[in-house]
Amino acid sequence: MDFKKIERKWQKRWEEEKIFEVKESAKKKKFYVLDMFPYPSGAGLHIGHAFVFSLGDIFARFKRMQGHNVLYPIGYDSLGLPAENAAIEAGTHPEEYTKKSIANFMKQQKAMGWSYDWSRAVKTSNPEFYRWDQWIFLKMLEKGLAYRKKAPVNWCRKCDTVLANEQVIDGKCWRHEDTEVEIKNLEQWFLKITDYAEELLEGLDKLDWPDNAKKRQRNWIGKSYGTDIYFEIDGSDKVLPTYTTRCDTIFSVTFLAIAPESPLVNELVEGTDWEKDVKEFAQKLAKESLADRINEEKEKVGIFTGRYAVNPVNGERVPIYVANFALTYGSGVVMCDAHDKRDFRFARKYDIPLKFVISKDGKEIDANREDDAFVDDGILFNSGEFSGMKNREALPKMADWIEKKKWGKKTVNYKLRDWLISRQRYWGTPIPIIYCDKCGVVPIPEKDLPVKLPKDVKFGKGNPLKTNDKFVHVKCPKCKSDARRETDTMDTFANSSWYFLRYADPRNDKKIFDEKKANYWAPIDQYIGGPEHITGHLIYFRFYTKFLRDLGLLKFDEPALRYFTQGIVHGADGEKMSKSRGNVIEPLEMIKKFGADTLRLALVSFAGPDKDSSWDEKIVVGNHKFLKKVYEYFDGWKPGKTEAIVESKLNKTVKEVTDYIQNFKHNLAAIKLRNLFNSFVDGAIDKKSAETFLKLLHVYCPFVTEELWEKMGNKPFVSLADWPKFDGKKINEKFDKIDAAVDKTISDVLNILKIVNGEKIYVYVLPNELENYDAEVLGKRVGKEVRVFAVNDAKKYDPLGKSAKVKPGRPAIYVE
RNA sequence: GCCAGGGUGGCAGAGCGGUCAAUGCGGUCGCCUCAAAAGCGACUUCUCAUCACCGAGAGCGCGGGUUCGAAUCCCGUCCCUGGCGCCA
Repeated sequence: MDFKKIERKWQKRWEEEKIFEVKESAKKKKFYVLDMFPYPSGAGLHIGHAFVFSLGDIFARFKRMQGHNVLYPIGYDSLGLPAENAAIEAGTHPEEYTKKSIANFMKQQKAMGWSYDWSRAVKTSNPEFYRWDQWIFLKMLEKGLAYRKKAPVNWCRKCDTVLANEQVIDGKCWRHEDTEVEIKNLEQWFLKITDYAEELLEGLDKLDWPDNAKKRQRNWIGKSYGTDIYFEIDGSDKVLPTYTTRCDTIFSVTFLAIAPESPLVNELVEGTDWEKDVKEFAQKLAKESLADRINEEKEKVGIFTGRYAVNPVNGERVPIYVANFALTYGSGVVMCDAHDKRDFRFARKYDIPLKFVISKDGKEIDANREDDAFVDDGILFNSGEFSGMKNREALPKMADWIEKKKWGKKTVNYKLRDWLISRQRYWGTPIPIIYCDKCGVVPIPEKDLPVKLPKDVKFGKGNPLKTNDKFVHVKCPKCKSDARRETDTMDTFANSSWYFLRYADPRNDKKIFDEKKANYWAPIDQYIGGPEHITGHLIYFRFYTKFLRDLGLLKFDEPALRYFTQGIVHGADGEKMSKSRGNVIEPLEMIKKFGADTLRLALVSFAGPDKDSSWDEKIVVGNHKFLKKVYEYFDGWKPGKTEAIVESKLNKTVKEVTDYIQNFKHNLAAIKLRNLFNSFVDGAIDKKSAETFLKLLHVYCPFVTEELWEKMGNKPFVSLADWPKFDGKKINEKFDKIDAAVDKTISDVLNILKIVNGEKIYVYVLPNELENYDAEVLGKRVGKEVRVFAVNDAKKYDPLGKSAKVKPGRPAIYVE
């Protein structure tokens, strides 16, 4: 079998006849299958790509054959840091790099047999694509969802630029191992994803996503119920709002901690004797990296501000400290008590008194005599009217009480932060903003979009966009005076947040997409991607979808109804594949060696596709052998009659395989297909049976099955054939029992042969079971001559009368 | 620390309350062959038994429990993998 020739032939035919291109249709039910689009790197496809996209293709082919109008597009997430870095290192322009990489990707994608609608391909580095990033940004700005704020960012002095978190390794720059990353406060653009926090959380309930993906998103959004409690500053009419989820410990509060970067610090110490010391200390603390401050190993430090606040519930005066463990989360002020480890240890260090209000049994314990915080749940004491209650039961009641007395307010909090989209980098979507001294922040008018990336920039130092004067120095769109253009670009997650909609109408140059088309194809019915995107991309694109819905463009709330997370394919050594380990498997090499069909089948045979697995070339070899046998069998196939036992197995397999594919259990489907094929080999099968098998196998091995389908005298393409249906009436469980009985008989015979020598085997069976035992098959399997008799056969040869031992399903045996 | 997932035969990996622990790889033996490869067939968790067969017992990280019955459910415990991270 010439795999290479077959693969080339069908690649060409699919492409020439455009069989995977689709249009909206009122007759067929649509189905949208999507793999997360790849970042086109110069290295070409890696095995992870080969795996995910094969999963998508299998599903797309499956749904197509089931009669759906399947949209299965592909594109390239071609903006981003790697292209820019490659450009710096290799001296090419990111655009050239990207162009080359995409061409290389396309070639390999076609070689894998993925059934994309190529006419819809998009790439994010195309201005015709990213102009709509800019358009969405302007819409968000209009709705108050895009805003500018000072925010801390990672900064490398040597690179003279901001670093993404991924580029900070152990607090050092990834390119300068000797350079500590600094935290700088810069004006940055944010998108107000927090406005959608509640909806993003609630929406998860309706989605058919893996439970752990949903849990991780819930966790990330981090909804918590708490209470804001107001502490009046002693000697002032000002109030410090503190946020807590544990208002049951309010009677335990003995001090407040305030974040060093909070503007409240200055306010508190202004004009006091403490001013100089506190300000200096706070500044020092604020410079510590966040990583250091939240590191449990590092000591918590702080300084007394000289000021006190009053606990509203009991009127107690408590000192206010500036402390590094207080973060600018919420108001940046924390109430501190003896039931929190950090608070407890901090208090010990600075000799602040402590008091417990919870113990196991409600008996009073003196915190000052204990070694550490009491963090367990228990029974309250010294807590006014709440003493004697279980703390967890008292908590909501205490929140109500505090709110009723107007000492505070119940609140809901989310861990989800607004999305910082500014990147001081070149290869991204330019943020469509102009800064004018007179008019301030001026959005670029929609009609002037896209703001194109200028090609003529210098790489190496800082943001390359700043090196193009023509780009930077522009006239203000409002007052026409000299102004400066925003040189930050957008996080590339902006592009991937709505690309799935562009596939519905990829060449529209008037609108982001035609609403009718988008609402026909979207939402995605089956999305497939890696686990690493759960708390990034998969949240952002839900946010964008909801925003575009609120603009009136979409009629649905969620971008992807069903989601499958594929596992990671590790190297043969079980470790992550990496060049330095030398365990990288190149898909292209595998295709050369074994063919794309084999690779596809092998990739889904390793393990459950949602589990991590280790590469094993032996599995590939095994699958290759199997395919070769399949090819040889069907190459020489002549129509015959399918036996009832095979017919039963065939129908059962159709049922099982259909179910397995629907649920991504390809490893199990592959086993069933092998078993079915093995039952073909000994006998004849009719045309319909042969076709059914090829159809089932086709989603895994599209090339070989197209070839065999044609050889069988069918019109092309099996790609467009109907998915087989099973006939439940033809499935007969009895056959399985017969199989088992025959196996058992063989094992009995061999067992006897271990004990006695013999050349001739006589098997005696009940008359109604006679047809289940084929002397020839038995003979082949035990390697001896076998004769089968019915027990009532008068002419049977049975010198020792063994036939008397026959039982139903259990033949008697005589060896001579 | 918290959350999620997992620990099954030489290896990879199914099974996730009801005979018997899929399947693949590896291994052993046999057939075929001058021989080898390929192919085909049998065996392959462990212990014990058997020169005639419908054998016996144990076993799914460890320890308990629920059940007529557990790899499968519950509790405890140890280890691995991934994610989150002093969010008050």
